Amino acid sequence: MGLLAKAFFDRDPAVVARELLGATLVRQWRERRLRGRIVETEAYYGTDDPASRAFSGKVTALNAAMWEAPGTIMVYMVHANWLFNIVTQPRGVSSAVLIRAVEPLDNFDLLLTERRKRNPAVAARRDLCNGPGKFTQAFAIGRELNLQSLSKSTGIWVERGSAPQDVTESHRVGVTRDLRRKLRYYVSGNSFVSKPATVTPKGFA
DNA sequence: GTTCCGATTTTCT
DNA sequence: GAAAATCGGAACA
Repeated sequence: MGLLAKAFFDRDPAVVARELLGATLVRQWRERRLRGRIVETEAYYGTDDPASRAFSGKVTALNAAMWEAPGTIMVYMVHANWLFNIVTQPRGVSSAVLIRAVEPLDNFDLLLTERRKRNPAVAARRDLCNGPGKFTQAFAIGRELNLQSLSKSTGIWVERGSAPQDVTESHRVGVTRDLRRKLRYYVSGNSFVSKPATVTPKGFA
């Protein structure tokens, strides 16, 4: 119920990123159903966005998903971490939304177990999914989901949730060259966000 | 083959 | 806060 359909993602990535806040990400995995409230996202455009994997305009095995149909999953590795993105806009247009953090809603024991495979020191609930790589660890998301689409059959999808009271915009985190426009969105005051403070970019395009 | 890099995480001071 | 650790893919030779 309340499953976000293809049409939801067939829009500008900034709009999708903003409206994804408060939605519930659901992962069906080994007889368990993991849920997280999306609290932090970033929008990425295509060839005109220097922070985008599609910036070169060249299609490679790594970025091909970005031109796929809206609702397609794009997973790729940065600094030894898998990052989870949802493709936006029509097929043929490259853009996507990165899920940067979710607030765990249940199955905390399982999320903790998955996180501890990489970092045995993790203990606090707020450290389970407060970063794009931490979230994929906890939710057992890997490359096998790349080029799949959001749906119950692939074991990962998004359901409508409760819209946040207030949203903060900031520059995207960690990118070498950002756009002037602020394309990171997070739920104001939420303690499961990766970096509550405003982050200044290394450089502008 | 080798080198270099990054939309990060972790650990150390 | 700063620095090290991490690894798959691209680019070069």
